[in-house]
Amino acid sequence: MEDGTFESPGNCGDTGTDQGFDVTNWDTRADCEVRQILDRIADKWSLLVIALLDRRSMRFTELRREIDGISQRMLARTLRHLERDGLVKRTVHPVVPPRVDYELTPLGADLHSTIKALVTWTEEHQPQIAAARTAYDARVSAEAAETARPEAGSVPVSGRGSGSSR
Amino acid sequence: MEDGTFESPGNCGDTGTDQGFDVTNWDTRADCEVRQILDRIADKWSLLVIALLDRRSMRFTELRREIDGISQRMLARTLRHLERDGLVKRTVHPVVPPRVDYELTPLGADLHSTIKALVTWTEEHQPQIAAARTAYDARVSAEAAETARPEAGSVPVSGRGSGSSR
DNA sequence: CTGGATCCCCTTGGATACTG
DNA sequence: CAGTATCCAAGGGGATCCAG
Repeated sequence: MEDGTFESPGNCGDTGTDQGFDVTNWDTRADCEVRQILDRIADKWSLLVIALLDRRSMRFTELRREIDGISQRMLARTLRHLERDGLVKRTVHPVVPPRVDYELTPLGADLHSTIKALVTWTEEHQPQIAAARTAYDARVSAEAAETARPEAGSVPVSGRGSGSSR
Repeated sequence: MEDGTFESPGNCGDTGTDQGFDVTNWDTRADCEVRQILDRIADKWSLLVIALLDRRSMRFTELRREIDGISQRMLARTLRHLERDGLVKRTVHPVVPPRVDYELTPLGADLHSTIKALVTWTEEHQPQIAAARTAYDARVSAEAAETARPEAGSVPVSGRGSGSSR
């Protein structure tokens, strides 16, 4: 078995001085719990599966065809994980050709709606992020060029980008 | 170079039949964009860094001490990624002992607030998820036991374990 | 049809050592 | 102090074969 029970080492109980902060709360203590869900929704396929199942109940092969690119191994794993977390419900029909239906549980649907807020945010701000990346890459290139040519005593203030440049 | 430019292979342009659906929209087409941010906020440390920087501007070592468990390599990588995405702002002070301050950009703060909704959801529903996991594990154990002992022809209707067991 | 088991590659991420 | 570069272990994830 590759997964099974998983451990969450690190900062789970090392809150140290536990204040009543809001951020301090979930960035250290609750992180171990948040991490589970976060890792799940962020893994390569869970999101897709949840999104598809939110539309309608689907069978294994149906999901496999729809997603196109997922291996049956990962689909099975993903579905089992989601099932274990109570996000999807698995129904087996004892017929001659095995038929298994997967559907989102209320919990799963609820999570999906929550996630959509994040997705929406991402879509709305994606241009800004893309722009930031381009700008960053440009700064890095400029810095590299400047490093390569030690002449022209330009103000060596900064690292990746001169603070005055923006 | 381990990172640098990253590729996003797979379902990015294979929308195939692009309907005007809501879900279909972000589960296939926009996924490639969402994936970037999702992978970023879901990676092991970005969330922690964002949360800490949302409280106040911090220095490298300060973050290193605060997070406790992160390697300087990952902290540097995480910060550079966040900087590249325009989520954090890096300020270098050209003083004798090098001093670098990191702070959240408005974009980063905005993302943080969006993420907190998801975190809140997780915290609120964590008990349900934990319960679902326990129930799942119990079902699997029961199934394993039943497989080992082929007697008692219980109705194999649904789920991984006999549906009548609960 | 629905997966589990196996092999294998590649990425993520930790530990360590070395610059500026 | 603030990183970068290198080495290396663990896990994610694809391909394939096989079983129920």
